Amino acid sequence: MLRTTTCGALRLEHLGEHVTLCGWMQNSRDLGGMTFIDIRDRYGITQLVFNMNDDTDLCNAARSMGREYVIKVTGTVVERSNKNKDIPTGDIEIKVSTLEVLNAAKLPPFLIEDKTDGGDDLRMKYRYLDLRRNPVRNNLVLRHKMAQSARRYLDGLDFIEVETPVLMKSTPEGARDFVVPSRMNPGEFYALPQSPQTFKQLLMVSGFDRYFQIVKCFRDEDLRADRQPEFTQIDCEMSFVEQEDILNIFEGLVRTLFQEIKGIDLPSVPRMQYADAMRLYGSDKPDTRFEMLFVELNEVVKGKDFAVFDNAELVVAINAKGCAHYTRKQLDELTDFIKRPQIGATGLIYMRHNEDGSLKSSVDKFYNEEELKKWSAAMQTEPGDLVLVLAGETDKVRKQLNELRLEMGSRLGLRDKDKFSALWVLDFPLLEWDEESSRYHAMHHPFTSPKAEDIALLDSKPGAVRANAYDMVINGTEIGGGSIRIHNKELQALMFKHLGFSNEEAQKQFGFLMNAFEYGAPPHGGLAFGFDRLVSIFAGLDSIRDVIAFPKNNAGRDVMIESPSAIDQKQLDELKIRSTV
RNA sequence: GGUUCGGUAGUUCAGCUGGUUAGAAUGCCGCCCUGUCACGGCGGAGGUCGCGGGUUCGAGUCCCGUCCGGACCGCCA
Repeated sequence: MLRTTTCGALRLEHLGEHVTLCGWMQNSRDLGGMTFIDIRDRYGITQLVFNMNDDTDLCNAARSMGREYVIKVTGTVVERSNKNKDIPTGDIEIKVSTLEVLNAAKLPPFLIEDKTDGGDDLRMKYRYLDLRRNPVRNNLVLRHKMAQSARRYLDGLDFIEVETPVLMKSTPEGARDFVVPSRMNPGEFYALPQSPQTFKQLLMVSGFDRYFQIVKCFRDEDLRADRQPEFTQIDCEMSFVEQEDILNIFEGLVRTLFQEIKGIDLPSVPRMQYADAMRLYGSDKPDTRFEMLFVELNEVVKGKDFAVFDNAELVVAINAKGCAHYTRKQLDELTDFIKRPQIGATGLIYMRHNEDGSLKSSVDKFYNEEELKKWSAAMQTEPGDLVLVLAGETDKVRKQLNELRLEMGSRLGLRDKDKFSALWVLDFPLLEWDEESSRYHAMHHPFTSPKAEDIALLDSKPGAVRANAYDMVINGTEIGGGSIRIHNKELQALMFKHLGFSNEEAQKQFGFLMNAFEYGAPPHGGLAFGFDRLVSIFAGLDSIRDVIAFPKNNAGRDVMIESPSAIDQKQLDELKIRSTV
């Protein structure tokens, strides 16, 4: 070892010890007769002191070093005359006797400090420098601790971590696959897994009973702050269980993580039907840190000759508590917000419940005080409240009001990053109509089992069939989801039929799974957590990039290593691939 | 595929209705300074205003195109 101790370890109790430290030069303060240098490693910062009177050459050598030089120093631990209460090593310093520059460094393009001056772009290009900074490194430490805690919890419950292939088979359902050409099988391709879904079900057939894996998954879709082309799941599957068992065990996982990592005693996770989530929040991943529930007003407002409401399939509103004082300008801002093309509402109607008890709406022409009292009663307003109303097609207007509710939650400071509210959303629809291909496709995935009592509806009302599927939502982010699977060949074949697969297609794509189910498949189910999102929520961050060591940008590019990149013609030839670009 | 915001010194930004030599902070370099820790003081260097075209007597500023980055919609079982 080049060092005897780290830069974060020394305290007053080590006074007089002869130590050797290695690290990066953080900063220097040259006072003329003496020079102070802060040396940094991942464990902390220690102050070095050099004095002209003691050793002029050594002091000059120290003064000549630049930021981020990698150095090795030997010296004695001494007590500071002026202590620094802000850092753990602030009571001591090292009186240096020898100084060795292990490696000089170019001046970094941004400051390696907690509050850096670097922009996102530059920090991504020099990610290895950004990772030297405490806030970024701490995110990865947090990630490590959460992964270890999850492993301990699952291992303690007899889950077995099994690695599944990264080179697998392309399947038509779901997201676009990343594809890998096979040199040994010209014209054929592997696909990178969107999740280890089929393999974990095969492991259940194999009798593994309780499986988990912290595993990379790949989806070739457009990216967002919370979506990377490669991301990590805590992937789990269990045999001989019912939905209730899975909910309990993985609620336990999340509560254990909160307890061990953040010292937070998360209450038992409430449950909500998908249909209720849509009706009360307009979202299948409601942010339950705050109330502001939807109230449907069709009964209250229709039939008063106001065409916007009379012609609407749904009139729905939220009560923004204490916002009656909003100015015309603020209301216009909200109107502009919901009219943005991304949200697409046509207009916003409001009613103020003034402090003096009077009611004033933007549609007084159609609704007198008497009628507005009915609004007030339905919305349970109090003096000072503001009711915001949207009208339109049910699905669209719910989605729009969801955006408005979240915006109001943010404006009112109700979305505190240090507050955590988890929720199970249950009984998702089995199928979802896809306009593009004019057919139903599986909302979760094609192996999700329908609720037994709904199977009869498969032929008559496919869209109404509910699935044994569940999502866990924390603070309005979907952090995990799963289902009880189909373990019976006939039911699986029926599903494929409803998804528009011919027998041949189903056999070709999923034959391996359907065949396996003929050899004694146990009833099974599972779920997967989005690990990056979970870590980012624990870290209080909006973007998962900050909890990934080497993330990609929103065009899927790694601006540090400059990938993806063109490959040699020779490589293409070997793979029998011709580019059309 | 679409919407939107941004690109000016190493870095983070300001730069108004177009107008003389493009500023600030920080970093960097030099000198001074023996208890600093956001050290301090004095001085200095540092710019293809992303790129291309256009309008104009005149463009960092206005228009068009393009490249790069951020956020979002579509998409993401």
